[in-house]
Amino acid sequence: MTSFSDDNRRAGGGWTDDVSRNNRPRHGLISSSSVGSANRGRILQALFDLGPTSRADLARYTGVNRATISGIIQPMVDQKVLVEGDAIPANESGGKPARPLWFSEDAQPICAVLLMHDSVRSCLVSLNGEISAESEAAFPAGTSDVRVLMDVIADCVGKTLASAARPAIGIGVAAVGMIDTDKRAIVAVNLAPLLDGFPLGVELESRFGLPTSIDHHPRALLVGDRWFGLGRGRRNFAVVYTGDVLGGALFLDGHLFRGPGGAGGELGHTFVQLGGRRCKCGRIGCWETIATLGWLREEAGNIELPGAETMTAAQLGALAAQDVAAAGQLLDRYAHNIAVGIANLQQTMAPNFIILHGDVVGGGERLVTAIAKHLHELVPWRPGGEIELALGDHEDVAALRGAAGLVLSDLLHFPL
Amino acid sequence: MTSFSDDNRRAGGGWTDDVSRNNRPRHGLISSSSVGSANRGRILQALFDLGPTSRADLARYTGVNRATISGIIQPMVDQKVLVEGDAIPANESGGKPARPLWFSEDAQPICAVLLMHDSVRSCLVSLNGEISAESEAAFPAGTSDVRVLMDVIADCVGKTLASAARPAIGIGVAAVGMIDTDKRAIVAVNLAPLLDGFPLGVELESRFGLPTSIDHHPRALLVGDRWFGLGRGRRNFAVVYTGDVLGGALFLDGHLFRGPGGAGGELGHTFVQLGGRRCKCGRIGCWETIATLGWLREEAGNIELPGAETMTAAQLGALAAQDVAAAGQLLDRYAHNIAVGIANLQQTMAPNFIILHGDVVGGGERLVTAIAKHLHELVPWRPGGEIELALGDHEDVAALRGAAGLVLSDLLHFPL
DNA sequence: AAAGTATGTGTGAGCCTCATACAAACTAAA
DNA sequence: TTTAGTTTGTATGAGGCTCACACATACTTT
Repeated sequence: MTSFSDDNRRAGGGWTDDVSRNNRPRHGLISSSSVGSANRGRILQALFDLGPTSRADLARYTGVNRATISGIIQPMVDQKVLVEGDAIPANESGGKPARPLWFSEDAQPICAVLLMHDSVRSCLVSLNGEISAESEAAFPAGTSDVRVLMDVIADCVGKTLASAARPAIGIGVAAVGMIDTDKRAIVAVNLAPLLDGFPLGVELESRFGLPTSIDHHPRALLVGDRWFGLGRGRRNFAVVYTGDVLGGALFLDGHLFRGPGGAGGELGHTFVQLGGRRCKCGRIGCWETIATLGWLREEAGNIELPGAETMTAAQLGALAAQDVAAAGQLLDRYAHNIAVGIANLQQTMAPNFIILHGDVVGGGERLVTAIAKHLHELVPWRPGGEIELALGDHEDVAALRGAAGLVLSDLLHFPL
Repeated sequence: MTSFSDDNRRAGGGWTDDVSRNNRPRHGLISSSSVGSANRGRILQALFDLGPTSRADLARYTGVNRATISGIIQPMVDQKVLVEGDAIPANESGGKPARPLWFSEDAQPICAVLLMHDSVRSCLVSLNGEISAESEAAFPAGTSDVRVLMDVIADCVGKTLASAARPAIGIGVAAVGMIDTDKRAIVAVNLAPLLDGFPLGVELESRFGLPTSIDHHPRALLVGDRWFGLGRGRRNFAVVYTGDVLGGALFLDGHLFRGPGGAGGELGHTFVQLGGRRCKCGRIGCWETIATLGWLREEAGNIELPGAETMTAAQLGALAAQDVAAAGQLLDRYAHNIAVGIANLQQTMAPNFIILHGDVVGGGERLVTAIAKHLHELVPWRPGGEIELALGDHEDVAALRGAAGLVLSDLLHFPL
């Protein structure tokens, strides 16, 4: 029943496979010394969530003594990671003005990498979420050697890193396909089988000597939204990505949910329509069959809309805005199909806040409103269970910030 | 964006509504003093998960120094919470024999309460999961005063507590309906609207002077399985309860998942069949419409099975065992319908291990096997993603142990 | 009988947070 | 202008916890 088996020790040892990436056993206790780094991480996360904040406010927010905050913050100020901003005058009740703390302009940036099946992009992301030193490269066609691809990636990353004024904190990779976050390897990429099983994270780490984090695209989007976007400061929310495929990720009770083997959040292949269409995965009635571009284009063709075979939510929205009745109806059906899966997600996990990414973003407020309307009809009301929808950032920015967020999460996410 | 609003403090204070039940702010840091009680809790949970275990093994399992374990354990032995068992002789490699630790027979029991819409049951649960001092009472019909019901409940609990050799650690309540675990109140009970909004937890706590925990039935089942049943020691699993209604609960990454407002795990009303049957909740195609006794009995009637209107999985299984072909087919369809929802759950959260409770248990191994077969067809294969199904304990035992588990969870579940 | 191995218990060091006191900076009222 | 009140941020000693190390104990093997 327990997850370890006998070895040379007496009553069952061999917990070696039961440790997380930081080489400490799960079930581990809290060591006095680890309290320090954990609290450092928590304070930095609080600061991130709140924006520029004084020591006193941080102390209140985190529920600790002001002196403790000072003790933790001061070394970071000395190391020029944080800087004190201009004093904020006291309000009418008087008192010494507060000095807000924020990340220094000179703080080290993060190197973000977006790995697609046929190309790679990289850039620097500042702790304010600003993007610079972008670089991009396409994979050569017809290669049969992974090392060629790896060289292309390393070249791209190298260019970006060379532009950094200060050495980067680490490298974060958002990748298409299936990712093993623990081994930091690619499990499988449908359109680029050459990369299957390639330990990209380890490879980058050894080439550049920087801590490297890697996760798949939807989860990176979520992490980006948590650190730099609309999910900032939240304890629960979800990300849904639609496009050619449908993916999702979950932030639950203040933690990124990965699930065993990183299998959590595979929303595209949940059933919503037994006896429905056949999915690319071979099964029938997956959500992905009714809420992705494939469905939209097929339906647009059926009603003979112009440009059906390259239809997007943006174009459909434009047609609908021109009072093409059929377009408006299709947009509403698309919205309904998307809402169905979100409703299931809400019933299961109650994230209460869902950030939409991908094609949907092109549909703008009209599409979101339509989805929200259907969603409110589909989800039974619960006390305190108001549901909000929002649109994410522009696609590439979100993904790159997400890759950067992976580094922050690994760095600060309480090593308990 | 952040969850607190301005008050008299300077840059936004008012985190008072943003604290969990133990009156510490979320986002809180770890205080040196809380490390002690947190580690105490973790060690006890490890001991629970492992069964009788020596100090040295606990030290290895939790990854800390043996001296630390001794320091934590010794006071508990002195207080007679734990006892040393007989020495386990060393194996061939020699060494001093280990003295396994376990909870003392004299350790305080937990008072478990199962609240149904028309009656209440209570009992004592030992730390070994043994049940004793059972008591039961029905609510009088036609009452319009909640206090009458409360008196019946208090009477029942009082009888159980009076039979305890040592004072109970606390009271755990598993209740039907919707529960607010933070306020420890009943939100709504369909069949007993008199109880709506009643702060049962607070009331019991003040009447008996014991810490009281309360949660709804499926989550209690899960907690019971985590402490005393098949979920023991696991970091991820789910519970699915089927009967007249369909409910579920989730244990994710080592934590019970409640979701905002306790709304997580409402699996019965996820959509699996757009355009399907109308559900009691008013919507169409809920999982509950095809995987509960209502569906089973209707279908059994359609094919004119004997005893259709009171059909259960147990009876259907018996008929199928007698080679009634139609019964075997219906059983398989029932299994398929149950598997569909589990497949969605697996896709979303990847618990990888699902414990079935309720009517399904009566269907025995044949039904589980059928469900498992469909499940493996419905869930795409993933590396390391083997899925297991299991049957829970007999219904009442599971619920009462679950109620007891709630107390343990609240007591030991790291106050971080 | 000696060497090897494993368990469990002292002891001092190191780290961390906490309570308390205090200086600094500002408001508001006398 | 003076005085009291309020808030920020720092210094200091106390207390709690884990850790590494040493040591006594108990058992196996050679």
